[in-house]
Amino acid sequence: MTSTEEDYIKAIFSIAQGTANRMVGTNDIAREMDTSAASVSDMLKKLNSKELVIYEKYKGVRLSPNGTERAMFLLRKHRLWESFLVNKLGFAWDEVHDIAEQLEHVKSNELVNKLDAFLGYPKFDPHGDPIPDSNGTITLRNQVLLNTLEIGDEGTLIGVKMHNKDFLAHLNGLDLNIGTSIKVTECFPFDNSLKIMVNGKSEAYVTEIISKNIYLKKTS
Amino acid sequence: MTSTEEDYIKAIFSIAQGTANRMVGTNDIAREMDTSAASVSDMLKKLNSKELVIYEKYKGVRLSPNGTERAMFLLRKHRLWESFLVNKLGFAWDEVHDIAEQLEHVKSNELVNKLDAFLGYPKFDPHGDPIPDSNGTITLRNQVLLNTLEIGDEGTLIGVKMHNKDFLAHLNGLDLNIGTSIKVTECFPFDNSLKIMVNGKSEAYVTEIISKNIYLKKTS
DNA sequence: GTCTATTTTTAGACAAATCTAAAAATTATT
DNA sequence: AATAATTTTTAGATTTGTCTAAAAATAGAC
Ligand SMILES: [Mn+2]
Ligand SMILES: [Mn+2]
Ligand SMILES: [Mn+2]
Ligand SMILES: [Mn+2]
Repeated sequence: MTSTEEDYIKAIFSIAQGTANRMVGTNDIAREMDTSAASVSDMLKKLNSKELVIYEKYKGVRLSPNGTERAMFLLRKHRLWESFLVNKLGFAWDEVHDIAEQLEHVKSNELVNKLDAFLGYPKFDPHGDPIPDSNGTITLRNQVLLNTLEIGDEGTLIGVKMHNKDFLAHLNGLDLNIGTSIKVTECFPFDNSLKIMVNGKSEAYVTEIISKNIYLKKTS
Repeated sequence: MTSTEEDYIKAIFSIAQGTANRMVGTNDIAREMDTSAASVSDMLKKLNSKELVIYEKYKGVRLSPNGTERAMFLLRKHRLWESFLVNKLGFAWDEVHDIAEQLEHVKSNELVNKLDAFLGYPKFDPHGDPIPDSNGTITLRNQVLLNTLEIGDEGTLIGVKMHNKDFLAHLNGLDLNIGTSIKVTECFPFDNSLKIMVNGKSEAYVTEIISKNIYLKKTS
């Protein structure tokens, strides 16, 4: 598999996560990969012939078992590298995605497993996403979105749903990071914004777009 | 610069090291890169137009100042990654070249500098090759090839000239590694082989091809 | 110096990934 | 059901790096 094919497989997997039947459309992939629908059509034909996807013209595409396995392995690599960049090299969580996007394509199973061991077999990456182990299995957690909490509810920030740089940098500014404790102190139904207590110390206001993209582990 | 262009620049730099006027021939590059002379000709035209090399048809090619700078930066990245693989992940020195060959192409200056800091700003890689610092300057050492020593001379192994996997693995088998102390106890002029004392403990015989590719720092 | 051998370049083709523009199929609207 | 809007595919080019085969230039032998 080329790097490009790998990125397509990842995109299909990622988009499929949000659908019922795992079926993905050409335009969705084009949008996600920032390329033309024509290029996607070409690639889908190729991935189909390699049996990495099940693809029928005009109907849509989904990953084959083989393709899914590859996707999990790529997520494993991507997330292990992100963990390395943050935990060992001192990058911030909003700086690592593009670099991991390159590192994930380095070919060496030995490298992945040694990196995993070096990091102490982490189960979650710096954004709270689960890291598949060497068998491709992932650990699930009970997590709820911040916008589903009610006044008085408390929790610990354990992940984010949106991964874009601006969002993550904005959370930095609000002192909202993995491990931060959050208590909802007020709800404003008008615009669905919240007032929260951060780490029991400072107050902050978060808009709906924010609260819809923060995962918490409820503590009360 | 694409990864391919980068590898050409590295190859030209590497071959030029062994020449008087830094001038490199098309066939030498083709051999080093395991590709055809025709492909090399094409690429030289391209690198010339980008002013990374000075190239005259039929005459040969050499790196421009700009190209040399790029080559040093690539060596820096390659050698830092090799150091990481050996010192942090526990790879053996004969296992890291192909992986570093991929890692060196990851684009991020911040990554290189953070990796450098994480490793403690090493001056030499696992094969004893100097690592250019962030300014591109390298540390030189007094080193001599093992085959230039005479009976009774002693030294510490600080590097290798040949980098191929089989050679390095062979040295592993002889217990010859970076830091190993070596004393020449006998010379056989017939085939220029040597008998040596390794770490003051065990004896070993090394052929000329070996002794011509081991760098020592003389201790007496 | 001429002839030969070697090196190097060009010519022409190919595979991978991309693009734009146009055609075809599907879906939505009336 | 016919028409309009959207999605998706094809057609045809382009870029990058590669190849083989043939031509041109250089270097070596006599
Ligand atoms: Mn990627
Ligand atoms: Mn992540
Ligand atoms: Mn390389
Ligand atoms: Mn090295």
